[in-house]
Amino acid sequence: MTIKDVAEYSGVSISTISRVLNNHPDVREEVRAKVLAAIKELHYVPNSSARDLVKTQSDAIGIVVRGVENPFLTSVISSIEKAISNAGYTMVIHQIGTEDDEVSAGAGLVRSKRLCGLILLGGRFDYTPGQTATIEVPFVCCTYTNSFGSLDKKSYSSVFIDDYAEAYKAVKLLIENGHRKIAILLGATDDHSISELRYKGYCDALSDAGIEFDESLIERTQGYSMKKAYDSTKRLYARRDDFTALFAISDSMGIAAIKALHNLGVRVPDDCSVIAIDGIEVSKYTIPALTTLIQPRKLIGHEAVRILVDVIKGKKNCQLRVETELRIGETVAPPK
Amino acid sequence: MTIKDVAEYSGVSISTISRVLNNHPDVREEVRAKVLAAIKELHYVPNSSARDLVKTQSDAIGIVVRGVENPFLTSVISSIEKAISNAGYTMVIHQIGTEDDEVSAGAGLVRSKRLCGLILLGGRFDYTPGQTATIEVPFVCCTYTNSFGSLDKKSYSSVFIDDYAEAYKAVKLLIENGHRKIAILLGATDDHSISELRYKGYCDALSDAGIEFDESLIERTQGYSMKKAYDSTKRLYARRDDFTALFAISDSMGIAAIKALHNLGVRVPDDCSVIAIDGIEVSKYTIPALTTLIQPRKLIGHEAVRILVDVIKGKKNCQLRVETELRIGETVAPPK
DNA sequence: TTGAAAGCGCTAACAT
DNA sequence: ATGTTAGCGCTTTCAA
Repeated sequence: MTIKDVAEYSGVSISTISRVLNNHPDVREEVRAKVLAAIKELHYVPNSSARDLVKTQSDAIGIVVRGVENPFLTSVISSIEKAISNAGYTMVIHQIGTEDDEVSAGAGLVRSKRLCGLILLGGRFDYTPGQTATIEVPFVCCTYTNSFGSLDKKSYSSVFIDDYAEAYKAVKLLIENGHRKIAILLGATDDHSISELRYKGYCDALSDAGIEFDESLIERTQGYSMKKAYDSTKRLYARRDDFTALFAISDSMGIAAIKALHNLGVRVPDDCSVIAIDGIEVSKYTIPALTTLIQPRKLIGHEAVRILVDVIKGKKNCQLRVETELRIGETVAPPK
Repeated sequence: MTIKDVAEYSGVSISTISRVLNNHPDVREEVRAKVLAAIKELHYVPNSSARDLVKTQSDAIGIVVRGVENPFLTSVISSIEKAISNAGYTMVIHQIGTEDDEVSAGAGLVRSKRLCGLILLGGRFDYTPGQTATIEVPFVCCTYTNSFGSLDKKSYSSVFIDDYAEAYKAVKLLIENGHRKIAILLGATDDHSISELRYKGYCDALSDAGIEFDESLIERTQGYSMKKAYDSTKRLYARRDDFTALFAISDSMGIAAIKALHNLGVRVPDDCSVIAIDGIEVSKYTIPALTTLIQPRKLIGHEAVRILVDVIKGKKNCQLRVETELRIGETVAPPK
């Protein structure tokens, strides 16, 4: 079933079919209707490989994501997909492993699939122009930006929250509740990524409040899984059982931490407050409900696509910072 | 950067390049090495549109999923993606809306992208041969099977749990704990889908235990979101505050139900036991941890891909039933 | 073992 | 307004 079959069936040339398919204006209404009917009757669907081949670019936008299991990223993917469909593009998802490099994976995907744009969902914050030059099409960093890198602002787009400031805000909230011994549960403090930025926010919030830095309250997990967060919290508690509040850099980690504290006999929030950042749906339903800074996931996804499509169409790149919103749950209270 | 550039660069014809690219044996080792080096130096990546065009079929497997936000399906997607990559194929995800039809969406995707296979992730259980005939390539129903339809077993594959039997098992566990007034939280009882099957398992488990059916213990939600499940549980409780156990047809719904009960002052499991089916990660970390039947998500994803690839390569379709595993949490106890 | 050449299905000049 | 035709980049006969 090709364009040729449709042409023969409706008694016109393939160019006319192609024109109808691409909504060209110069087709007689009568003919257009006839062709449309033929397409429908024959259940004809254009071969996008052929289309992409001749147009030397497809209508596909690629998403590169490190694991689709992160519940926060998952909901962003969902809104990205909707936005991509609405904009008339199609989406190609490529999942990479923990050690893979998203830039080279993305660049390969672009070339192989002739993508017209790329969204890097989560990723490193320290790209250099040399690395991203291989991408060849507009790309947007989604949920992060090039904080530690040397990219020219004109060469990429991003949609992100200010990780430093939001972490600062979260920790400040704990301080305002009267906490001084505040622990932090994070991935690493030198990964040039989300974890490091939120760590800095934590440090500065403490320092601005005149609270002395205490290395033993810093708990670094290997990775961001709930399992690791759970184990780490127990390790932290074994070392220090006197902290009255905990800042977890993600909701998932916060939920696991609460469970660990609970199993250790520490009541949340009576004995220990917990705050996190992300605002995934399930943390509204945990007992106690997690107090967290909600990232506007829908907005982030939609804006990433809107910006990307704009850039594809010739507009300029831009960096868009969005704000979180505090969701007051049941895990923050003044210390006893 | 095309095959022609590589040919000129390495001083051979494009046919030779193509042979190297496709691992044809009849290329002199020396030449092969030279070509491989050229490919590397030029960072050449074949244009898959052109490949797909000439081969009239791509190496892409499509996934059609209704919403990627369901945490259970998400983890299945993750394992599917890994398996597809490992098998040397690429994955195209297509997300559809609540009202869209996965079969026609899949059929369109197959034609448009010239897919070599299709995975329907979640979906209706009542396809007819006429509907699925439009799909044209091997497909596998993942996490469900054609329980209510009229498909010839030779015409499709599936990987699924026995929803009826697993629900029966869950409810039986509650009965064995001494419960008689057991409520159920589900989507619908006549949707010819997972909800209806699990409902039947619930009914039969009760009936086999000599417990009379009680319509007022059946709570139907509109959709499967946590919000709906939460509200529904409150509605159920307003109607009947004397049930001692609740069977939720999914973990997400179970977690939301526990929260609703908690907010109503009902202690889980002291006043009311809760059991669910799915076994998503977070339900291990809720307080109390959810008792649930774990679906083998990794296995389901891998097997779906394995079977699909087998069928693509000429083997026969098959229906594979997998078993759940009970994860004893903290939400089931005998009634007081 | 290698090269030349014919398409795969489509779009976009160009021609009518 | 419609048809003709030259490729897009690749694979695959067919020849050499």
